[in-house]
Amino acid sequence: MSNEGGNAVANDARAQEKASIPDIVIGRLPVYLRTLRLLADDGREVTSSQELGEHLGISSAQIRKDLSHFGEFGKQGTGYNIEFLCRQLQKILNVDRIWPVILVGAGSLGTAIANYQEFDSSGFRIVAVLDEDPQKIGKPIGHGLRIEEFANLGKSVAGSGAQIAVMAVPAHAAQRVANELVEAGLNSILCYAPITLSVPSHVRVEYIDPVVHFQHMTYYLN
Amino acid sequence: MSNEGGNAVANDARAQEKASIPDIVIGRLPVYLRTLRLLADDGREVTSSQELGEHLGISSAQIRKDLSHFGEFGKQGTGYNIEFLCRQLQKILNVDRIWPVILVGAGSLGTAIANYQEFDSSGFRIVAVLDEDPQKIGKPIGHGLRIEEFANLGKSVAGSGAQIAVMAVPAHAAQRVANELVEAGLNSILCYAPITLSVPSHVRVEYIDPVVHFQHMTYYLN
DNA sequence: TAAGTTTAGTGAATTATTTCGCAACCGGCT
DNA sequence: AGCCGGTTGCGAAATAATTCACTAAACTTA
Repeated sequence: MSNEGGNAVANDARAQEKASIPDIVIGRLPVYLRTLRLLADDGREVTSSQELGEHLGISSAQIRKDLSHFGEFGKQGTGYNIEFLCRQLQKILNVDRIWPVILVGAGSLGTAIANYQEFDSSGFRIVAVLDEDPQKIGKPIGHGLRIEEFANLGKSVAGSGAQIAVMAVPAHAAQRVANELVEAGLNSILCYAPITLSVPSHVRVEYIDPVVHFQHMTYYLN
Repeated sequence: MSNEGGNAVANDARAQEKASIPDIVIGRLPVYLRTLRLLADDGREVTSSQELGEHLGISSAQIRKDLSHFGEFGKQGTGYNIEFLCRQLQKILNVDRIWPVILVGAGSLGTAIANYQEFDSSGFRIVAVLDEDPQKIGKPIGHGLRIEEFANLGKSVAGSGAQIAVMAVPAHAAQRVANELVEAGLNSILCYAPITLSVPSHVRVEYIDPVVHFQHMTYYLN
């Protein structure tokens, strides 16, 4: 396929500053990738922006426009080679490697996260689980891990090279924990606590709060 | 406080069709509410759009504009009475009541969700936990619940009047489960499975997928 | 009371995002 | 070879969201 090796247009596009590509576009790429992988698992080899759009409930134009920020991945008349586009999206998102992740909080949510199967195949591996409760230290969790004391954070970060943490801690502990994570050199935090964290501007935080989703839904209910 | 009883402007605004208020605005209201409740817990009585914006990392103008879709809740020179604004947001979001929620999936994620403390104080109560695994039926879960067979779905929905479900099931089961939820009359689904569901247009689905957040983050990393 | 400070609400301007519409192109078919 | 249906990539247009900037109002202080 002629475009698999890239071309001048694609390289120009890729050379753009990251900051110039809207964050909202980046946020959709993982969903595209996820959907493409399901199609691939289904044995499909090729798809189109139209088919993808129907799956996702968005317009085909949006998908084409989003992808066009990064290069030319499709073929007129044919569409997109699924495996190829997956690989390209993985490269763009930097998940053509495995990222070590540190999990803080070994309560029932932390345990669920430690057990979650999808991380490995998506570019992430939980390399340490930390908790402040002395009762929990040493207990096995997830796939071959043991709960470590939170005070080990520095060593865990240094040993693994992790940049990413997941926080599954109670709201009242979240800001304190976040401060320590930043202190330890982490720059990306996925926070399950229902609180907006205050962090330096070089640290990126994303939030998961089911209540926010529920309350968004109930607005439309009676 | 003069604006607590509402006024002509506020009523006009409230009379607008829901569809006319941007969904993105609705999506921020739960975060405002969450933040206001933290301030209230802190003993604070009054805040300003500027203070809220600093907490949340957004502009004060955006907060004022968002709120202005629904009425006039503040006082010039003073700001917003926190308790009052909380109540108003709860009314707007329809969480000035308790919504029954059906949880499907009693694996480790389902268990974590069933144990989650924040729902009660936010307007939600898990009223049934369903699973397809016969081994799990009858086991206690969450606060005083027992796992029921998924085939009970119809009865659970009818008995509770639930409109909302949370899906904590494996990806391969998700579409099938979603079909049943829709069939049973539910119209709002919070889906933790990493898949985009296909549902009729009267059903609203929101997604929680940590991988999407991780991959969004890694775009900005090296 | 009067001046100074703070803040909400909002129309207008700006910026961002999505959609439209079409030229160029691909592959299959006759 | 030439035509046809299908599809991308993309500039331009349309729409949506955010920010600006200002008025009016409420509180504070002297």
